[in-house]
Amino acid sequence: MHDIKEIAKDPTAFDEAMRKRGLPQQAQDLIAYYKKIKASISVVEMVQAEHNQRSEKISQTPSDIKDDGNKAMVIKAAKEAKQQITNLKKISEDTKSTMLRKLLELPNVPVADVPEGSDESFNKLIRKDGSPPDFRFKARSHDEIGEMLDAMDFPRAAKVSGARFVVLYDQLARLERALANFMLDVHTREYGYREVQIPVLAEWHTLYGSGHLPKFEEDLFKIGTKERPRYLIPTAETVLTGLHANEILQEEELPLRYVAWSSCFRAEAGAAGKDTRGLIRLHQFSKVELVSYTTPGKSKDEHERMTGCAEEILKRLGLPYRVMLLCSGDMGFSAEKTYDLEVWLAAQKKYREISSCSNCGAFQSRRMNARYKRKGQKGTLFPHALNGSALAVGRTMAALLENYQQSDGTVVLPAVLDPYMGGDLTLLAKS
RNA sequence: GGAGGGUUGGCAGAGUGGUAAUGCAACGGAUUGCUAAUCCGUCUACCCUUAUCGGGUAGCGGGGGUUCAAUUCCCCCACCCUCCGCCA
Repeated sequence: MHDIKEIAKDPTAFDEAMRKRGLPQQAQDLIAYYKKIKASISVVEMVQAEHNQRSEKISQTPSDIKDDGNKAMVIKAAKEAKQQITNLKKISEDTKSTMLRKLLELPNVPVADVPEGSDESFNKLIRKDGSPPDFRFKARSHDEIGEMLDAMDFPRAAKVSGARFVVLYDQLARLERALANFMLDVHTREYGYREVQIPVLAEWHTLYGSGHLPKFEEDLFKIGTKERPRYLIPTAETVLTGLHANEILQEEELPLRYVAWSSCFRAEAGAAGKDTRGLIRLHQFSKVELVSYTTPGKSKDEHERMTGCAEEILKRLGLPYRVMLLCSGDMGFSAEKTYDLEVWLAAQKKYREISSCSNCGAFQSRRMNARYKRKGQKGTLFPHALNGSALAVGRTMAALLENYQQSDGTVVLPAVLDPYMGGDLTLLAKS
C-alpha cells in the first residue's frame, strides 16, 4: 500500500515508477480523490461537532424536569442533524473506499537502481560463485536420479494427492530434514535469526498484509467456510511479516530477524506445462524463510546482509550460483528491490531460481499497520520489512542431486551435511 | 461440539445510557543544598490551522444496530478462563 501523502508530494516520481512497472499514469487521479476525501472529512467532522454540542445541551437538562417545549425542540433539531450526518458519512466513506481500492491494486515502487524492463531478460547479473561441474557423462535430471535411488515417488504421490506432489523415502526423506536443519542452524547460530514454528493456515487479513491478497487469490489454496475463508500459505513470509500487524514496536527492538522452516502451498494457476517433472514446481514444498523488520535507514544494508545469509548456504553446500538483480517487470508486487539467487542445475544446464530476497520497504507495514516508535518522540513510523528464502529445500535437493551425481547414478553429498545425514553421505543407486 | 465467566490505558482496576474514577510503574518538565518529597504533564489515527500555539473528530476486543447521546442496551464474530464431551 502506498502513502497517498507521499504520492501527492511527488506525483511525477510515482507515475514514473508505475510506468517502470508497465502501468498507466494515475497520480493525479489519486490525488483528486484524496482531496475529495479530505474535504468531506472536514464537513462531516464539523457537522458532528455541532451535533455533539446539541447532545451535550440535552444532557445538561435535568431529567427530573418534565420536557418543556424548548427541550423537545432541541431534540427535534438533533434528530434532523443526525440524518444529515448519516448521509454525509456515507458519501465520505464511498469516496474513501474508491481510492483505497485503486491504491490496493498498485504494486510497490521500484527503487532507483532497479533496472527497467518487462521480463527476466532485463535482469542484471550481480555476481557468480563456483563453476558448473564438468561431467564426462550425460548428466541425469534429479527426478531420474531420485527414482534410481528408489527414494523419490511421483506416481504414488499423484495417486494420493494428484499431480505436482512428491513422496520421498529413506535417504531423500532424511535429506529434506537434514537440509532444513543445516539451514536453520546457520541462520540461528551464526546470523542471529530467531527460529519460529508457524501455522501454515492463515487468515485473509494476513495475506492481505503481505500483499498476496486481494490481487493474487488464484495462486492460493483456499479452504474454510465462505464466511471465514482461510488460506494455505504460499510462503512463511506471510505469517512472519504478519506477526507484528497492528503493533507498535520500540525502535530499540529493531532489527527483528525471524527464520522459519515451513511447508508452502501454491496453486500455480497458469503454470501448466512448465517444469512438469521433478521437484522444481510443486503444489507443496518446504522452504526456510528469513524475514527482517528494520528502520527505514537500515533496510538497504539489511537487504544485502540477508542476501548474503542465503548465499552462504549455497557456498557451504558447494553449489554454483549467481545473483541476479530483478528488473522492474520481473519483481513481485510488494517488493521495491529484489535479488534472485539462481543455482546451477547440471541436467538442464541452466541457472534456476532457488531464492528470492526482497526489500519491501514500508509497503507491507503500511498494509498491516505495523509501526514503531522512537524514544522521546511523538508519533509512529513504519518499519521496513524484508524477506528472503534461504533456501527452498526441494530445489536445493534437486541441485545437490544433479551437481553431485556420479556416472552410475550414485550421489556423494558435500561433507558439511555429514552431521545431519548421520555420517552417511553416499546415496547409492539401486542396482 | 456444549454450558458458564471474561476482554477497559504500560500494568492493576472501577464504571447499568449523559461523553472513561482511582492506584502503581515508567518517562518528561517544574521546584529543590544533595537524596527524598511535592506539583504539572503523558496514548493512537485523522481533519482544520500551521512558524508555533491551538481547535476538532474517532478509538473501552472487532464489526453492525437502537438512541439526540452507547464502556453501558441489542445482534454477529474473535480471543482468553473454568467445566463437560471428543481427540493426536
